[in-house]
Amino acid sequence: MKIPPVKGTRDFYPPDMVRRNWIIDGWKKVSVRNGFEEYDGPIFEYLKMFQIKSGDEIVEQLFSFEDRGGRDLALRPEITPTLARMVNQQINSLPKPIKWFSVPRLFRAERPQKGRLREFFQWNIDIIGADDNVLADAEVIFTTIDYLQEVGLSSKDVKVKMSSRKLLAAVLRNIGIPEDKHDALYTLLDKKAKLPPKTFTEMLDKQVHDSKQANKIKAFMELESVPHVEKMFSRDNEVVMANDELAEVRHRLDQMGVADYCIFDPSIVRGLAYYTGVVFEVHDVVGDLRAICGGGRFDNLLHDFGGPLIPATGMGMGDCVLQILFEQKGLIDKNLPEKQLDYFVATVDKPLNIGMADGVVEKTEEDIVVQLTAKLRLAGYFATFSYKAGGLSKQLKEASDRNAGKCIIIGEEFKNNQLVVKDMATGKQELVDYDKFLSGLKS
RNA sequence: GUGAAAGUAGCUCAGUUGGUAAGAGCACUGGAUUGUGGAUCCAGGGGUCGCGGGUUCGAAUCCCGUCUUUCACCCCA
Repeated sequence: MKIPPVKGTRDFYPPDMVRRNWIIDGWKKVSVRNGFEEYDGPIFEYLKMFQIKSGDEIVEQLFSFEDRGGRDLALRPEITPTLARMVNQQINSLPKPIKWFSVPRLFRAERPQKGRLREFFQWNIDIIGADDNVLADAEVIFTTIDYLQEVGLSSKDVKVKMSSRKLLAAVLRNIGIPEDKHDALYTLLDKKAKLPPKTFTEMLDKQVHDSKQANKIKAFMELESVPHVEKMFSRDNEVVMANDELAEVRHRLDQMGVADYCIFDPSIVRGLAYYTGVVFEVHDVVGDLRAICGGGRFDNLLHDFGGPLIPATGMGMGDCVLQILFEQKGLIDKNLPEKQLDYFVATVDKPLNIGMADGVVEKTEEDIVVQLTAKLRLAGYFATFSYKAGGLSKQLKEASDRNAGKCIIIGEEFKNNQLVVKDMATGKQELVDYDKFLSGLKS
């Protein structure tokens, strides 16, 4: 019986694995050089844990099961709750700020579509308990950009679109929208970029009946820079303060030299209610893909998980959309590390009797090949030989296919204790004394 | 959960109105080449045409169901 792979999962054959590792290694390298330490948690947790942050409707979107002791468990759809739990458990002994990163394998029981699968990897970086919120937000965004730059995505390819939940809330309050309508509005405003302008206007009018108010919201959503906000709402202290904060983050990013990646975009809202300050997403400039990553400030998170009120900010980037973008830009194959075989040990495949004249010791060429390959490996080289029966011609072809640097040929010369060492790039070959070759390996 | 399109070899695909159409290229294996690689030529293996049912003398082809994939919606942590 043939069993197909499960919907929304991926098989990683060796070439796919090379790509996956390239992405993940890049995430890790950039995290470390930006001062983040790696952590991880279990791949399943209590179902309850995922409901705290995201509510009951989330249960439908995740893989859950009951263990034999009747516990309701779920495969993790995100790692932030685990982070909150782990940090809360040791909150008093951890030096602040806590700068941690992780590359968890996550699971969501959604219907797969472009850039969304049921199993994927997501890079997470978080800064918890920093005294300077503005600097922490800037550092999270900088680290994100550092990675994008590292893999060859310039500010012409991708943009970090930033806004602020605090600012948006203050603006809505200033316009006179009652607090209980904010969450529903966030959901709509978050969709602005996706909807045709006419549809957006219609939907906005449905939620905000006063056309003056609706027009003000629309005017705010159209603003292209932070100074414009100040002009429009200069008398509202809350708006001004939230706006200043966003401007300070921009100023820091400017100092860090990555301002050309960043633009103010009031239509960046983020779906969930738990963001409390700066929010951002990275989008490709062409704009036909969903967000490459999303992040922002969530100062209530640890408190919601039974810990103290302590500021936090972070970012999550999945591997699915990223990989599509890399393919569009042709970035992966260009950057993959070349697989390099140091030595391929070949034989002429003739029986070769070596040893004392009286024939007490007898070795075949194959014995020499296996012994020499093992010696090379023990000395730290990437060495191999052929399993196939075939002439030298076949073996050289195999060495060439495997991108070998050098090929060692065991043949008649071995009777004089000599190897043929062939440089595969130049095609030149030389006779080398076996013992000298071996002693040369150790230096 | 809703809607649309698609499924033929490991991959990309062709297959005429339903009538010897089970096919090509790439990949893989072997040979030309018994001591010299990337090329070329030749040959070979590999498919219940996603699966099940129906219509028909006859189905890869038409109908129904189902599974899977892709895309969009819902949602997006």
